[in-house]
Amino acid sequence: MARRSEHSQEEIKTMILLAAERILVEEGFSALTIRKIAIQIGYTVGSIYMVFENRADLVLHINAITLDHIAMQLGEIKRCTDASDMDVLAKAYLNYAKHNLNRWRLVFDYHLPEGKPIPEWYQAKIDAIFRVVEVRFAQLSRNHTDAENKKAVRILCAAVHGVCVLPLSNTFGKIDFDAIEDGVVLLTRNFMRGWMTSN
Amino acid sequence: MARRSEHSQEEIKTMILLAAERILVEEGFSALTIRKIAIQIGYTVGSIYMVFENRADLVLHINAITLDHIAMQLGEIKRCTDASDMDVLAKAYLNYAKHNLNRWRLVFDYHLPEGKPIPEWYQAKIDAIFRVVEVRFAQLSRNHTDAENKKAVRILCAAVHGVCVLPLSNTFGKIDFDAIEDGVVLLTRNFMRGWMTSN
DNA sequence: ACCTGAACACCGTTCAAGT
DNA sequence: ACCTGAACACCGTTCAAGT
Repeated sequence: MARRSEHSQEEIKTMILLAAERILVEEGFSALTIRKIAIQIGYTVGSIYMVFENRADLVLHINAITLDHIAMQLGEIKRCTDASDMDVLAKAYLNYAKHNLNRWRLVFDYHLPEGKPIPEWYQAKIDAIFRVVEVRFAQLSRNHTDAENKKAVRILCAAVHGVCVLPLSNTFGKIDFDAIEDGVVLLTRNFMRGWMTSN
Repeated sequence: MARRSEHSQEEIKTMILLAAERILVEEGFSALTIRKIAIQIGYTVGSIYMVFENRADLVLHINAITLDHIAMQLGEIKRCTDASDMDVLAKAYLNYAKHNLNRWRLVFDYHLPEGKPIPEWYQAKIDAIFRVVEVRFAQLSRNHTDAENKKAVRILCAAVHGVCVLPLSNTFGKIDFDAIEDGVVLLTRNFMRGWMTSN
């Protein structure tokens, strides 16, 4: 044993992430242990610490993939020309959450160890999501400054996220996604109507 | 040892909750272990399972107290007569979060074990918070049905919660609560303006 | 240099045994 | 009946030792 060199470090990293995602999706975050991942990729626990700093670092990389997926899904939505464009984006966000529940939750549930700042490359992925929305929001909101629009987008996104996430955090059993979708639309419609008539 | 009977079951329950709250507030949720609580109250681990089913049950009771506090804080706010009444409530909610960060987070971060439904008495505490908002929202929104208002309140609350919670989940270091307060007000103002001009 | 696997310092939870 | 504390089945993480 030792010095197997069957896979490069980069290959092992990919194998770990793939195994981790499978466990997360199928068995939930509480089942996502270092030992389980190690067994699944045919290595021992120590080898995971060769390519990831620790569990928090691994989770960060899983979440990074999730953020990329969300940005992509939103980017693929085709535009409308009226205020309902924001509904469509919000519904797409909810749709991602619905079909990738464990992955989506982990992005917000897992807090980094205190004191560790978010890496720049990770923050960039978060910003990329906001930017998709910003571009389309700016088309609809022409009597506001860029700074105002940017601020409004952050708040609208956070608000939509809240409507998606709050019903999940305390309700168990079946989740009524149709009701949440109605909520998301009600929120975006009223916010946009309020926003358009301001100034 | 054994059969000390120095405290009643009810007293032990209270001691556990007080110790748990102290640890949660001062050291964070990750420090909240059964062993640490046991040492703090001068009993052994087993005794905690005399009065709580398990750790999840204990957390549920801590969160119940938090929900009561939130409902109380919102209930004490004096009313305005115009749409800014919703700003005031939202700011009070954020203010609670700001001064009770670990406690507030635990309510939403900790998910019950799969399959366990929320107890009725706990759901009642959640509903009590919504009801405070509903009563005041109904005063402002007279050209909508009760059902419509109730729905709008749930969504507005979830949205406000989202604006409070999203900046915390991925930013580390100092949290800019003033910026969040601006966001909360921007949200409620625009939502209310949109809502008042609908129908 | 790569990888192992035993060891360390923890967890939550249970339950036979003591008073 | 109340309470103990050892035991069980786990964790994440480290690191001397092997090839």
